[in-house]
Amino acid sequence: MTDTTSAPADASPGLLDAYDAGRVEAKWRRTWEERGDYRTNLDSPQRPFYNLAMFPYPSAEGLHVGHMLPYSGVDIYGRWRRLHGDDVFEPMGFDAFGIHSENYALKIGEHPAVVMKRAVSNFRDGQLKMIGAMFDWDHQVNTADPSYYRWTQWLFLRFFEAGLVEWRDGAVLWCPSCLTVLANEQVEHGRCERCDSVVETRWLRQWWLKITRYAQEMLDALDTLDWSESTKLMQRNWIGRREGARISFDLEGCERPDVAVFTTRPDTLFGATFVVIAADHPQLEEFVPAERRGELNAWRNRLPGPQAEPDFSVGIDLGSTAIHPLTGARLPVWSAPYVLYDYGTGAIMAVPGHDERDHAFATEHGLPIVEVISGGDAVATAYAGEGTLVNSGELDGMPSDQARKRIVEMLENTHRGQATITYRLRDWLISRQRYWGPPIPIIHCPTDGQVAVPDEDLPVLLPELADFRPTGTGVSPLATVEDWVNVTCPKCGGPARRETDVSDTFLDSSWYFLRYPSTDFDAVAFDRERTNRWLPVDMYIGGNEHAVRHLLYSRFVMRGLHGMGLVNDPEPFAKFRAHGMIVKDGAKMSKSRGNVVNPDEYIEKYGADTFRLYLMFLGPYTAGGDFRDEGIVGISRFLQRVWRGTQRATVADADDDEERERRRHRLVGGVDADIAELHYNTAIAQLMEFARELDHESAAGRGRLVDAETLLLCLAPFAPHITEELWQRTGHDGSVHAPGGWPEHDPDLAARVEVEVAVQVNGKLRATMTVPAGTGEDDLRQRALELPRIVELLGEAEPRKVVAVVDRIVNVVV
RNA sequence: GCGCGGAUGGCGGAACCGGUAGACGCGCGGGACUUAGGAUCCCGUGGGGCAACCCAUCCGAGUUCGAGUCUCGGUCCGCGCACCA
Repeated sequence: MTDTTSAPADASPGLLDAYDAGRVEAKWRRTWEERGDYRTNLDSPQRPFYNLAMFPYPSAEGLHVGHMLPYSGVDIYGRWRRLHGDDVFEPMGFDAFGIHSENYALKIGEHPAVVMKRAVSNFRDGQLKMIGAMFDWDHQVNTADPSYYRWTQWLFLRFFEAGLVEWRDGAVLWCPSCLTVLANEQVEHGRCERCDSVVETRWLRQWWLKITRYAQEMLDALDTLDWSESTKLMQRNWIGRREGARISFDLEGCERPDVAVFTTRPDTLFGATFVVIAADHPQLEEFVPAERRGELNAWRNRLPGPQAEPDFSVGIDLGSTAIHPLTGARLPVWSAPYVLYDYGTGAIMAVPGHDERDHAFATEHGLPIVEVISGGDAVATAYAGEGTLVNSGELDGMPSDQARKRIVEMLENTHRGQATITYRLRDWLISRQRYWGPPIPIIHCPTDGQVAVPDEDLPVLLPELADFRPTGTGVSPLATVEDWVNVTCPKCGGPARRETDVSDTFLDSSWYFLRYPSTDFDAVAFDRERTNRWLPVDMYIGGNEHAVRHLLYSRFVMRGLHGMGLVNDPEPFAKFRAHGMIVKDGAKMSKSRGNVVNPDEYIEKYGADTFRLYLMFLGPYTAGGDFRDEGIVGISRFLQRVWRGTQRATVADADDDEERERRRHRLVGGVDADIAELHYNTAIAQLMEFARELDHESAAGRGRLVDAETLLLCLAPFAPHITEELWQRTGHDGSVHAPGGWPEHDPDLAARVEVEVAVQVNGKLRATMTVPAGTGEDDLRQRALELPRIVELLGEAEPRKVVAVVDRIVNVVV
């Protein structure tokens, strides 16, 4: 610390040197690295504990304090587990492939490989190593390194072989600015989540991973996971299981004989007044009379892309007729973009009386609106609630929830429909028409179709390309590299062409936790024994912005591998907690907003320990908060107290007294419980109280050595350097971070002997009294009523009731 | 619109199962040491009142001996989803 050269006013003359964070921290970081303290024995751990932080994607902007909060919190948890005797594996790596990295490279006009190399070394050596985390750098990964993406490609091929990959045409979401297709998860309100451009629809043949196959399994397994409830809820909503019915309508006047619709409200079937087919339905032509196909296609070609706000004025009467399965009524068949092709069956029965969208559409186009559930004004506004059936023939008067089942039965008996389940989740589109990613390892052969690149030919190296700009034509810039594209088919040896798309960045990060323990294996993606020993991850901490993408994709990949028998566990992360986000002036930190706070200057000025503690003390770890540095001096004072208090403690352990012992056990138990729940802010508050008392006692020559030792051990996860230095200075040989060193604590010994009990009269606090802990209710009542203050207040009045709660309160009611 | 959270001193935040609201820290006030200090240390600090006491956890009801905590109804803020039938 550069600005605290003067000794404390009450220091024993000339004994203590000032706390110099810079010197202490550099010394211990060097020592730990030289000794290899944090290299994990991956092959023969007694109690393996995989402690994982979401890895960053390197950028030239460097890490800001918004990154340091999660990493500090992860490291505290890991160091705490280590002190409890676990063999903690805490790796770190870099998500260096992807559009974000490529876009930045484009912006500054350098090749992404060059930019990333520089950014990674700055992240790692300039920043991550400075915070004193116990990252095991022997096992780092970099998703853009051939030694990593070779296995990303290998993984793709395993899914390909297992039938979990499809190459198919589809209406895809296209970003006109990023010039690539996007996954469903990357589009928000019809806009690209990265650049905010309005997304367009394109028809392209693309690679999809069949994540929907696991929708139900992933939904069910959520109950077995120890994850933040908010995260689980988001996944549940994203998977979006809906129970309903599939109902078949016969068609007249077109090639197609019938159409199936999906509805969650079969009870409203009698209110269906028309049928709507999705405008992007690939076989839409089959729903119109043959002579109207030209008209239909002309209409379809004029349709806009997906809209943020649905436009119910857009729609076309197809001219064919649907027959109501129960009433035989003849309903018009329409097509409109407000009906989605890739949800349900791509067609709906429109019930304008009980669905707002159908109501809006019916109103726009003058279609009939019928009320079939009483309870609201169906004709005027659409009533979506429950009620009693009306205008529903024999079912009139039946409650809607019963009718739901009854109508499905009726349909099942006549084979016109059945109960069914639909999910909101879509398959994962992984093709990207960009440069900076792993080439999809497929060869297109005119005779053999889509052929996997043989494993022994992996990696399919990303060719070095001077002009890597996206083309916007629906193909990747890789297509221009003729001598790379043209190959011979591995099956027939004839001429063939490579797939030129690269895969989505989220595929890179969907399995990186599998690679960390096995980075020293060149011949396999992940060693079986290592994997089964270390997976699933014991504690995973990251941002909730990845709740439905990274976390869902990773679960899918793991489940796929599990299905192939390649891993033992179907889930990647046994425990997940979302950390809070640090904002600045109410907004997320970003260079464009100009509100980025660089941690480097704080680390340089105050030291990493102070900075870590300060971030953790700002507020609850899982809540985050607004970054202001006004309070950092409080942490600085706290560490100086620790510096003095522990070094001046001289009283031997043999002279320990019972009250101090109780205080110590309370500290250990309290900090232990707080860290377990990630309540770092309150753990630090307890440490501050303890340090202040020790400092005072030490200044008076009564500081206990055992107190100093306990304080250092409990503080060690938070402030690894200063505690290590003080551990040595207070006469210890090994490291304060040695596995299993956490002080034992006995809840009985932590219990208070005397407690202060509040005495209320009619619920108002009027006095307190100190009594032995555990004093019984009757005893409490008697003591309270004898208190002079209470006697005075009661006067002549006779208490109607006296409530007593042991160790807490007495309430006298008059 | 639907679904989740949240609202506590000047500020960040504590408060286990309903039991002394405001731990810890910042800031502020006073003092000590100082040539000086924005360094460090000590004491005080929700508001009002001389005091007894009164008022205080977004607002309004309710349950209870007792409510920041539970119930109902609002207001505001944040997050997720939003044509998903």
